Amino acid sequence: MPIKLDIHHDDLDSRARDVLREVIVQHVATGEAISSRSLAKCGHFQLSPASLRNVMADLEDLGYLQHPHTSAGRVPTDRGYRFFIDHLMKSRSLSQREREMIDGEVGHANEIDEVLQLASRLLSRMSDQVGIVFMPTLLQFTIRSMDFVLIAESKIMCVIVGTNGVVVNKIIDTRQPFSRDETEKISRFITAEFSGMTLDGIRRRLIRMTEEERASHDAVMQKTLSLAIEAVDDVNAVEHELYVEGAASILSKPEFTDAIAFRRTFLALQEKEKLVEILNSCLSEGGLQILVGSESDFTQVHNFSIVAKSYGSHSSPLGIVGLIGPTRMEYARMAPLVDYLGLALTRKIEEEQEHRQ
Amino acid sequence: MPIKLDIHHDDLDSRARDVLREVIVQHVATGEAISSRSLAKCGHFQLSPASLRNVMADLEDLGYLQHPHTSAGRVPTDRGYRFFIDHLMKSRSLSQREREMIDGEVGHANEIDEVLQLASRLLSRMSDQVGIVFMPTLLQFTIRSMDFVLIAESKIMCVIVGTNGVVVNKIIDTRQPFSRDETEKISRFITAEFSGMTLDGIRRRLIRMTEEERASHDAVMQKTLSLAIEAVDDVNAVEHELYVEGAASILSKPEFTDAIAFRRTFLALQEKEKLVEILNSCLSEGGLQILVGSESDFTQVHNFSIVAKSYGSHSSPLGIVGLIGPTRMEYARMAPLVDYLGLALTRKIEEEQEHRQ
DNA sequence: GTTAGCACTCATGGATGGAGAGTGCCAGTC
DNA sequence: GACTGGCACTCTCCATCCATGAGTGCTAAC
Repeated sequence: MPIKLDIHHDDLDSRARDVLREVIVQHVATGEAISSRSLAKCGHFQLSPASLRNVMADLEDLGYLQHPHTSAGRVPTDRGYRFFIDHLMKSRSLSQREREMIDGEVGHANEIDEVLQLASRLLSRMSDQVGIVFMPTLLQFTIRSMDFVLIAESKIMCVIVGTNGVVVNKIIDTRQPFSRDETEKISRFITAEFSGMTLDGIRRRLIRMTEEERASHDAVMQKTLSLAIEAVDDVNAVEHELYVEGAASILSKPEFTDAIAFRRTFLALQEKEKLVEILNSCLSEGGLQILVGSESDFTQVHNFSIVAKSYGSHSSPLGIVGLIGPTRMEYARMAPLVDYLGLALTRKIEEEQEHRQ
Repeated sequence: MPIKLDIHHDDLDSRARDVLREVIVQHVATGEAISSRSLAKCGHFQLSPASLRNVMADLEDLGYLQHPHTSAGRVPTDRGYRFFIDHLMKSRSLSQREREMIDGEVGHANEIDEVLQLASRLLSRMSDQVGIVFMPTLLQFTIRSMDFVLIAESKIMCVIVGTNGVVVNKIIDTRQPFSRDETEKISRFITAEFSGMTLDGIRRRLIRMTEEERASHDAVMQKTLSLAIEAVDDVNAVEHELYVEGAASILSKPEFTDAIAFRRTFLALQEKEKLVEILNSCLSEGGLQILVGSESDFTQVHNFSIVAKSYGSHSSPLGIVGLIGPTRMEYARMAPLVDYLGLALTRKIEEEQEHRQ
């Protein structure tokens, strides 16, 4: 086993790297196992199939390639992909058109939910994979205003605007009647009193105030406080927003034409908890991340990869945008795509923030 | 061919009807083609397989049954199902538990979107088919209030409450700045001026008023009117709400384990326009409707049925609730399920209406 | 270090044939 | 005349077999 030591990374000399790269590129393009012959034919190597077989055998020993069966070519392992992504991949930057497409779509929407939904659809369309956009609970965000709109005598919509531009609304079933005058006064009072605080902080302060008021018999104040508490709790009850778009796209991938494989992955996509868990862990990492195959356990069968990037301010990201597709995907194209979309979302949110000064 | 004439319906004597019913029941239960032997074995008939074969041959001549190939049993045709639904089916009424489940779930939600989404999910879960809930454009509904909430200096959320309890909201990008005082005044003015009218009527009147105001230079009024027009237009731009839930459930139906059949139906479900078209035509019919196979053209391959019912007031229904599944479904169970859910939704909406008096 | 050659393995796809299910029809029975 | 047993016929399904071809691993020679 003729292995040269390489200065930069573990145990692959430059020829082995070239072979690994070519195997992955070809396999991603065709979906087939790659034979020594088809490598020889590609022209990048001045070697006979027999020599390439030796190199491939070494790569297999090192765990970068594998053999479906004796008379088949080689296929990259997760480890092979990992090495490719870390050391061999040349990201293909986005075309002007693709950039404009993203900027246009993201700039277009108004409400944050709408932006996120559009983003996930766009991502799915542009990548032909499953697009996901995730935004966890709002607990940590500071608010700018909190308004109450009378829907019916004892039904009120609460509209909360975050300093980051997020707008959420929730309808509350108050058991006591309110008038329009009251809701207007409450809106002004609450907004004046609590803007700039986090929902969590507001909640704590509201509870303290309620206790203090208990002695006094200011009915209006008690009504106000209980309404506000209910609103904050209701909003917090929404743990996260999760948009998963383009599940149908995995139908066209040859690895999932088999009905049961397809069924399994489809159900995994419905199983949001697992997804949320994975995305949450991505969130704490930050930056662009690629999880290959078994590195995430999205399904029992580890033939999926996730490309994800956080958006929102770098120090405290707002959420995650990313895509899920078969391990055999074009990472060199997917990575910049997800990266740019993350940036676009971040920019959009910063703009919103400025708008509200 | 011994066919007795029957007083009630076309050309089926009571024995032929019994056979047709039993074929459908067995076929729905098993998914297999039904042989004369398995009919004889079921015990409802005091006949030999040979005699049943004669009856089945007659039913085939009349187009109620068909033969996949010579040595297979018989399978109902769309026409067979149609006859079954119209004349032979004994609807199995819902259990107490099922009713409570529906009432509980529907009663639980607050906002109309939430109710509709919950309903479609529930329907999908209870039927193990694809649940759909559809609500067309709001143009024709009368409104009760219209409020404007300041989101940012030049961003306003408009909250419209219909007399039927529907609440919609939309964020508007006004190009001019507004203050909180202004939005409160505008809310009061618009609500006072327009409550009880349809969105369509409001729009017309707003335009008339704008023209009248053009001469005068009442800047406040002009601002108010242009904001209101924008709001109405934005809300109307949303043509309909459509909830399709449980697409994965068709995965478990044996007729769609085949990957391409599945792919086709899945894409058809994504193709919302066709669905909207079908549902809109259901809406104009009203009441409980069952479309068998080729009676709707949901996919090119006509092996789907739709069970649908309108909800909302009988004279002017609000939308459609229904399910889509393989033609081979338990109509006797699906029909009452959809029917009851339609009633529950109607009741829910009427309650809301009363609430707002 | 490289390569040609060769034996070996294994998946794939078409052909074959038997088993089983079900029908259609005929002739016989009540 | 309605019903039924019997039988020939058809067609699917499944397992088996075999030829084919792709690709490898190894060895020996360059």
